[in-house]
Amino acid sequence: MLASNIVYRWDQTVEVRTRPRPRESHAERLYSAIKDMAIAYRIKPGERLNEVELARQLGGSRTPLREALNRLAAEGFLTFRRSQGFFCREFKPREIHELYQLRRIIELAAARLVCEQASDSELDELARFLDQTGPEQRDRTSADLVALDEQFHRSLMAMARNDEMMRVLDNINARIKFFRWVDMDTRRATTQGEHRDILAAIQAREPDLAAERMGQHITVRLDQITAAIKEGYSRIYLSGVGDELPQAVAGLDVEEFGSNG
Amino acid sequence: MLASNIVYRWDQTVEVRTRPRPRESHAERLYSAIKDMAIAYRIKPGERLNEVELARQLGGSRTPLREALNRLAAEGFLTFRRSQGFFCREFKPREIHELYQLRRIIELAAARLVCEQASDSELDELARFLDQTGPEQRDRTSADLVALDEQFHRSLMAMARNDEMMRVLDNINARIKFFRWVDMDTRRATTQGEHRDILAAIQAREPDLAAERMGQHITVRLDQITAAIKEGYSRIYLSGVGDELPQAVAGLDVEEFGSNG
DNA sequence: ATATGCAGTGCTGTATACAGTATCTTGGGA
DNA sequence: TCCCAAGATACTGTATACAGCACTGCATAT
Repeated sequence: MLASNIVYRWDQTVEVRTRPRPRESHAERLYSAIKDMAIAYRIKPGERLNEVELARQLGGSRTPLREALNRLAAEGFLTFRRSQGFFCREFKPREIHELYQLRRIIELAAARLVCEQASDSELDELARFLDQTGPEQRDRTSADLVALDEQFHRSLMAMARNDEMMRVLDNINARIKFFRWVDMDTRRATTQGEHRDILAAIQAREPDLAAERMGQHITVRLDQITAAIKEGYSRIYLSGVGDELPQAVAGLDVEEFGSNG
Repeated sequence: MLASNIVYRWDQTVEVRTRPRPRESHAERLYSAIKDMAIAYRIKPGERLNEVELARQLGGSRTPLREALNRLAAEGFLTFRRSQGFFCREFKPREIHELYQLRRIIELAAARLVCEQASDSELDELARFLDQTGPEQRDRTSADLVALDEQFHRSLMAMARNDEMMRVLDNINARIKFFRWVDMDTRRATTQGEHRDILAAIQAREPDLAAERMGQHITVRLDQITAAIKEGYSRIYLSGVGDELPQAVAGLDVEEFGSNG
């Protein structure tokens, strides 16, 4: 990656710099830090973020911090209420279900696009990736497995040649990462094989079959999501005290909607 | 709308206020104002935004302005380069194509969901909307037609009962609004009829047919997009001087990719 | 004529002060 | 004991100052 040698000037021309690109700004550093905290649930769902406190913890002042918080709110990681501040997003089963549903729709369409567009050599490379990372190894953590899983899906999406789809997918994945991690515990034995089957269908250039397999692979039923959320929360609130659980899970406000996801 | 009487307190309980809710903050007002400017192309593509100047024009200081700009950058309306500032997004044919492709994927899936989920009465209501707003009236502007078009598609998406999908769709629509407006000039005669056909397929609960018609309705070929962008830029740069056109259009950097949109 | 160095200018990035608003606490009354 | 109100407190929203970086333009050298 030689990108650090190249800078785009205001007039869009390109020139080569002799000095390394300056380090990231405070706002960018804070953005990444808070995003990581949110993904890893080191900020508890529903928790209000105290700007002064957070700025002191992470180093910096409120101005760049608020810029980072605004970006994260726009991306759906935080919510914002006027004159009350930023809150960590609370996950309701309904919302997780919607995210999975959207992910399924996009990846399913991507599988079809890849069937039409990808070159054989690209697909072979992805097959080699699966060979190298498989088969199932017992010493892998769930976090490792989710990382591998994500890498497979991102590689596939890259072949669909649509940056906007990739962008949406990345956003979704970051927001459901923890629940995928929880879910992975129960599916670690089958994931790798499903990936191979999907890729095989694509290599055979059978869009319908590829889409069907991708759909099956991603489909998560509402009860599974609810279980993952309950398990997730119990890990987040390590104390395990039940009455600390947010209303969304304690009350299990499951509305009627099918497992069409 | 009695929402102004209700406030959500930090602890999630609800109480009734006697005073009206305070007006929107500067940051929110600036956010809407700049978004409108970007959608209406009152900020030219590729143009750099001078924060001091913009703050003076719109009223306010740089702090809330930058918060608004950060949100808009996160949503894809602006781009950001470190220590250079915010720039109005430049539209390349490729990007517009990707946005249309993503929109098509999501709306196509939504049509299927609506077939399964929507009630007859909901669908009847949408049919009445089409009756009231149709048939074609010559005195409508393209802007009116796009607004009606958008209302139909949003109503349909609402019946899919997925807020995340709605959110992505709104973002896409805002970003391609101008090009839809340009495009509408050439399709005004057929849009209304296509909407009726789509709704009819849904009312008949035929997901495949509905999806196919929706796909046909949204599909835009690359050459159409390119034409719309050229036309759009020529309207944006009213002077009509060719060499003011950004590289993306002047050079027509059309890469090879099919009209699978 | 072209390239290079250097001061000048303008803008972004950040910290901080202060004003405005929501929540919390305390004390009095029923 | 419970309820209500008013002051106290804490936090957000905004303006502004200033430091630092990036580009501009001129002067000088090759």
